[in-house]
Amino acid sequence: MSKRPTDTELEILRVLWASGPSTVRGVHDVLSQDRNLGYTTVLKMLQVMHEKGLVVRDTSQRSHIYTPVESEKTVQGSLIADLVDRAFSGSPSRLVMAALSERPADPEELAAIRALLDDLEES
Amino acid sequence: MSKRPTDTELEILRVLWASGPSTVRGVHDVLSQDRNLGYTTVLKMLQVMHEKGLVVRDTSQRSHIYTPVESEKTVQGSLIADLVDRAFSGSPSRLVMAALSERPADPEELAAIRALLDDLEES
DNA sequence: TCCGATCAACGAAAACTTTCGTATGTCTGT
DNA sequence: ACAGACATACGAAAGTTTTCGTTGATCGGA
Repeated sequence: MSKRPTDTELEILRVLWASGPSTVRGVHDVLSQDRNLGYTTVLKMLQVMHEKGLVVRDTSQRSHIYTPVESEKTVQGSLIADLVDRAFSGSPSRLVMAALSERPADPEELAAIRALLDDLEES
Repeated sequence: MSKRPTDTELEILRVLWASGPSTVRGVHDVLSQDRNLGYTTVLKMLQVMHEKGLVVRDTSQRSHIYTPVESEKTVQGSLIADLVDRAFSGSPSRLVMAALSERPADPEELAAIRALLDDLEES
């Protein structure tokens, strides 16, 4: 099935999720704020991602418009599932506990997590 | 600094964590149960991992013995930190919530998570 | 002591990822 | 209509990861 996106692919997907469907230039503008990256590099990446089926594109205009195929939540879910498989023996709760120990979350976040736990226990 | 281990490197680390310090043959035996992998492939991987500083080795015997440099917990922590950065805008709690929603944990696990939350809130 | 099994080392091929230069076509304003 | 700006496509180089064949050394048993 679908492999997980590579590092740069994920970077680009994040721009698309945040900005909505975008042209190569749009993605490049955002990415260039943080790091040096040629325009054609982004173009090539998006072409590759299109071949892989990670994005679809509208070519009716001269500047093509790229849209992610999967939602952010979906990809986050598969990245987690992938990491759980590769590093946590398939146990999501072990990952959760490791993540909680890793960096202290502020009280507000902890409350949100508790609320989610309550939800999960009801069903 | 240190990049995250690649997929195969992580697979090998997991064997070392589970079995303790091992020879190439030991690692290969475990890995071959699940997938096809030549002996010299594992050897080469361990040599590369040694160059990268992921493992140390004892060469006093003919069969060298490899030991991970970092503990499983440490690597799990950096993998999580890495994923949080790359896919969750640096917010661990978002990853936690996504992980909890991903697969239903059984009640026992949920209780363990609650206990951990209690601990975190005390300090 | 000789043979087969086992080992580490090395090099290189294949696959994948990331990067960008160049070619070429199209649009816009003067 | 022309020039400059801007777009896609293509190919290829460089880096990384994964895989394994071959070579030569060493060990252990017949």
